[in-house]
Amino acid sequence: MKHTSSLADSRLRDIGKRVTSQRRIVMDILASAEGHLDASEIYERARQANATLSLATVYRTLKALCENGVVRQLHLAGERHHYELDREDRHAHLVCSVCGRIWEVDSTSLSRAARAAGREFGFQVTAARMEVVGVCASCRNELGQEK
Amino acid sequence: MKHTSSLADSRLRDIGKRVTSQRRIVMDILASAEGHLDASEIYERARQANATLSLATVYRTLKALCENGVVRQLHLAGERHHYELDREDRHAHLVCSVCGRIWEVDSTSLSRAARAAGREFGFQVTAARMEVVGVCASCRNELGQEK
DNA sequence: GAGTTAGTTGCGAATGATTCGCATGTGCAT
DNA sequence: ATGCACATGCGAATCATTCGCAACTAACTC
Repeated sequence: MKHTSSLADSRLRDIGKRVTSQRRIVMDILASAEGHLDASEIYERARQANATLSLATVYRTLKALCENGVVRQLHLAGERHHYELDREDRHAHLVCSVCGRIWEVDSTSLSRAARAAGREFGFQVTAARMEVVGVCASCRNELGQEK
Repeated sequence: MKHTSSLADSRLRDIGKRVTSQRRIVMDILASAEGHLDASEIYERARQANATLSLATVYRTLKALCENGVVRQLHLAGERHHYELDREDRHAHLVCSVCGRIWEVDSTSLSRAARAAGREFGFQVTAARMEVVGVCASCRNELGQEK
């Protein structure tokens, strides 16, 4: 069971971290997830690859990756943080306040707005996130039927 | 020391909540703060008006106000939630990743982007927030001097 | 390839924000 | 004025996240 470890390995070396199986596992999980995951989701998946990997290691790995810009920590609605690989594309999150599902949206207008807002305030923008909360189409249908 | 309680009172009655001095205090604090506050900031200010008001009451009040759309809970960077009166204007937050200060920015483009993104996904948008992270002008100056 | 060592891990305990349980207190409808 | 459902205060409980420390191991040196 070989990993796509060359990617993870070089990223780790780039940021001056040792390559460990635990870190590879966490990075592979983030790389193969389409969206963002929270720490316990990452932990559960990681346990499938290594039954003794600890939650603390998940947190420590995420922290190290965040500090080095490899991973981004998201502050969406809810109690827990979410994490995603920093793919350098700026996108927005659409959060349905009924079912809680989250969509990712590429947003060129977000990027533009971010830069404009930053310039106006003498801000050197390094990241931008937009969270749009509302009711998704399917929930609106269900709500409509109830009435 | 009269409060501007008529506003708070009617808001509370509107959402079917009893008017208590504790709730008035919390709402007045939110109304007079220009930006957003976290729970402990609200708690500290509230204690100045009522020394026995409890932190649990602050949280319960904020929760009730959030559930009724009077207050908005923000998920900015950092561990704690922030709260602000829902003034129905859509604005963005500029977060300096060096000093941690936060600015609010009126953003008509944000509003436009949110609506557009929502429409594209059949989303009925109820709230939009944008968080722009970067380095503020004064921190950039200081960093520049160090080099 | 074995030795050394600083960086990592696992575990459980600690922390910090937020919530809950319950006995007591108090708006407000009657 | 009276009753009772809703609110509050307090401390205990919960949940995510972090820390302390002893055991482990990646990676540098010979």
